[in-house]
Amino acid sequence: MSKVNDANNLSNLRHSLAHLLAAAVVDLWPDTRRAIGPAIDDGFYFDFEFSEPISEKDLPKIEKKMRQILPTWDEFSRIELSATEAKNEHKNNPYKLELIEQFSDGGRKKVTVYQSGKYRDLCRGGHVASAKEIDPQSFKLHRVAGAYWRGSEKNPMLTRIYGLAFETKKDLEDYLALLAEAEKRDHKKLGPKLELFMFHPTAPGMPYWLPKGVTVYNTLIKFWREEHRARGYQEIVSPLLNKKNLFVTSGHFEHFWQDMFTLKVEGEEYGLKAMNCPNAMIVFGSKSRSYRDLPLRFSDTDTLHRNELSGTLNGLFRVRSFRQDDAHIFVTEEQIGQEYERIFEIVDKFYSIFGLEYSFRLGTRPEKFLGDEKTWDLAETTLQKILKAGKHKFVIGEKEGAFYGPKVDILMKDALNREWQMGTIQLDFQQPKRFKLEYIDQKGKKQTAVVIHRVIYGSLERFIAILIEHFAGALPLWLSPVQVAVLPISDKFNDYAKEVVSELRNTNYELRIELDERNESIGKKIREAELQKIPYILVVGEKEQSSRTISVRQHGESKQTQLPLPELVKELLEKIQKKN
RNA sequence: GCCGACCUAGCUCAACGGCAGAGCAACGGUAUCGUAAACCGUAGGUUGUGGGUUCAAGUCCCACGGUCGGCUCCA
Repeated sequence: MSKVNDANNLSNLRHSLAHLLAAAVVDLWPDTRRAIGPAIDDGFYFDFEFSEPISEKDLPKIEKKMRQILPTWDEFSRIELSATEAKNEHKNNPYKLELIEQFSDGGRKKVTVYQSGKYRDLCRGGHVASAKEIDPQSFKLHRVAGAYWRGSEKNPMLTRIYGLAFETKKDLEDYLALLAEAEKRDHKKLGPKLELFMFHPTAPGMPYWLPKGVTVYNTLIKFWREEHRARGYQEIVSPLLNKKNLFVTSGHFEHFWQDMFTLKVEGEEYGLKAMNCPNAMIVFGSKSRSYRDLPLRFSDTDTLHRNELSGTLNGLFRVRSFRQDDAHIFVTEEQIGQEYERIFEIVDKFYSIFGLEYSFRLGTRPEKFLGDEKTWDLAETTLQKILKAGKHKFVIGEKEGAFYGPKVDILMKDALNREWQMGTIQLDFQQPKRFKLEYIDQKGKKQTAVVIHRVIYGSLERFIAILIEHFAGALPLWLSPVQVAVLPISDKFNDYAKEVVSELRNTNYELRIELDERNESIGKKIREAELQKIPYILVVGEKEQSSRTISVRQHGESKQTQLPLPELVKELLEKIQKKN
């Protein structure tokens, strides 16, 4: 059987279970209104409007009812109804009425309902041939959540019940084990444990970076600076507070002001920096620019604050204060394609170093946008052409563009397989017009510049979160906050250990070393160094002191090798150089 | 913000509505040790905050805060 069919089978199974869930819910709470219930990645869900609130405590009861109903079901029979007949069946259900109206094309076409046992529901199909195929132990209800009808916050919030479902009981158990495993990689747990960062209730969503975390943070920025300086980027630093009128000019006032931290000083309204672009525009416009200056690449990593809704905060994935590895590139229209290629090359370099998997998404014109549709269409086709010419695979994210222009997003997955937007490369014809950003062309005429907004990491915060989960906290040597731990076997060898440390420091390279001089057993020191995920553990005692060597143990390996210090130093420096 | 869950010592967790406890970490001491936890002792708490019910609240109820899983939004 082909993979596609397997996937369809699983999806049919999940969709069938969604019907079963609805049947159980209606049986237990007859006046519940049903909305929709599709199959998803790891199971299914169904949205309901309950007359009384339910909670996760009710799930076992519903699950039990599902298992009671299941044996009474066999095939899912398809029945065609006219729109009027279907509407009659769902008189008191505004959600179904809306769907019938839509599916019947305003009453012109018939709709289908599917019946299994005593339960029937409006549905376009996609079920198992017989409910007898369903293993009653292969599914599990696991969560209750609110979800807006048709995904719009203007609509009422329904109650969504999520279920996990697989072909067999074993597949379900394996998946649950996978979730438990993912929990161990969770950066929200590992970060504070490894003393990288922490949060405090006085600053929700705003991380405190601890010394070790700052090392990782700065190492990433250092690498970023080197790579960008070499490619002609020039770094700027700009104010964190600007008067409201800056954001009125940029268009952010209209689209973003309610998400910004704002304050009033001497009767004047200020906004705390939530994005870098307006100030980059100001710097570009601060003197007259020639076509010879383009592409002009300004980079910056100033701290940004966004007053995100409390319910959206999520560890380092979604924070209220963060830094982007930002740059604004001012180009002529002809230079757009070439500059995008240069950016894709950077993306490739950065992401391949970490061995991270990513995908591209082209975000098109959103509902709220600046400028005219013609310019937007031009920008969107330009991006499509560039992506296709560079043979970059991408999906289209309808209406996912920035309000000032379409964008190419880099997406990555966390330990729980949730997708996050990381880097983004945005094409902007609007802000240059609003800021009147011009350059003088070959003929001495004024032309409006085009701006490319781009980040590679995305935000340092989110990127570090992904790294922690990707490496389960054991960061590659070049990024590790502590690269080498030196552990004397007893305090008789502290002096030799200090000698080793000072020789390592003498390598003319900034090795990050920790000496553990505590009066603890060597077993305990090793255990703690392993838990801190330090890549290199050096043990020194009688043997090493007399032979002027060290014993090396690498993180996660119990194997040890005894060798002279210079050999180790060579290995370390090579690895760091290669960013292994 | 909305729906749901959770919050006990620095960490991981216990405690039927009836005297707030253990292990690890910290601190003091003993042991000077060979690759993932030596031993003995000391200290550590307004049970997230504020109300309420009760003879009695960590436990029940309400509000607020924070966190997590979703929805919407977003780097």
